[in-house]
Amino acid sequence: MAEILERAQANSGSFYHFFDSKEALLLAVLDGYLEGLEPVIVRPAFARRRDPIDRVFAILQGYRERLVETGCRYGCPLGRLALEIEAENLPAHSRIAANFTAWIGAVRGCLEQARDRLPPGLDLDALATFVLTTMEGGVLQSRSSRRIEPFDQSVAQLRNYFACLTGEPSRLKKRGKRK
Amino acid sequence: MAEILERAQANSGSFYHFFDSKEALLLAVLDGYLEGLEPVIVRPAFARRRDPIDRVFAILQGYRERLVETGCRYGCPLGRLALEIEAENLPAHSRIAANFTAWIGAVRGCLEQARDRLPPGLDLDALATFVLTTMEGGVLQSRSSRRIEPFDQSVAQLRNYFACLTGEPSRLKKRGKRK
DNA sequence: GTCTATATACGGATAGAC
DNA sequence: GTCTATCCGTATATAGAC
Repeated sequence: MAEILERAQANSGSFYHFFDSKEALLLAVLDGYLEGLEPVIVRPAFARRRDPIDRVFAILQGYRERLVETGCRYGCPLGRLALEIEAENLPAHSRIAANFTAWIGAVRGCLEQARDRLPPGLDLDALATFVLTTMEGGVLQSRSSRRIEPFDQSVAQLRNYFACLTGEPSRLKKRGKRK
Repeated sequence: MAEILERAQANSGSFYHFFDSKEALLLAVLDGYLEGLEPVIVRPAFARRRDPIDRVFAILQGYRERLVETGCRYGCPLGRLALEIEAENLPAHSRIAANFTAWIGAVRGCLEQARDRLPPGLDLDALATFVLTTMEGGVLQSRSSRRIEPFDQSVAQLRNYFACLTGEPSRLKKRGKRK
């Protein structure tokens, strides 16, 4: 709170004119993240690549850049809150879950576009969820070790999985070369 | 702190006889987790399965049980701390990273035993890291949504990846059937 | 709508007797 | 080693003038 008021150059009296409580601000922030998903996360990534599977990895690349820019101090705010907020706080958790659902939905859209290159029975929801899992788990590990390797290794394995699924000649080298 | 003192039936004076600060306790706890890794996480899982790859998934199964037991309120304490503790707290983060390294080492040991079933050039460290990524990312999502599905879907995709790697007939059904 | 001032409570930590 | 008592800073929130 102190930092927010400082950055806003406002006093606590002003803050409580607009928000009922600190809790209420948190919920508003979580709603804001949902609005920001498309313009901040998805659109810039999609602008870089046209191929739907490449777009999935372009989203992950965005998080990689956040890690690199911050010397691996970055932690996805939604991931942080998912683990930090007490489990009993349902309003917050349901908004976090809504953000994840939307994120997964964007990835799932890509996978549907690439459906003909993927095995017919594959569960696209599960695969899209797995992409988010890879991002969150990779960021978490890179943050704790201050090294980009855990994130890169995780994404490389996911990439290799996609290669297996699409029947590409999979890249099984010790160090997967960048395209 | 209040909860710790309450549970220990001790007073703050007693606490500060044994620990210099709340910080010092955190570091001791993180060292304790490292000691607990083998007896609490690894050994029970290995006792269930003999096949090295099955053992990897038995470890993940252990986390699944924690989720189910708590109605998906569980959050891996190390994962929570990795994202919650300020990045500047290096003593804490280096201990968290040490825990992750040891966890990955246990999985890596299994992968080495299964080396002949895996593609020759495969980076076993990267794959072991990816297993941890899957666990952490899956737990994180299941906690936020209070549903086991994100965890199960992630593990199912990882299982499918292993099937691809070992050349098993991969299970690409919408709902991967339980063994 | 924003300001100053302040209530209230809690957190981490300490003092010193026993 | 443990107890009671307490300090001190900070955090969230409120009151009421302007």
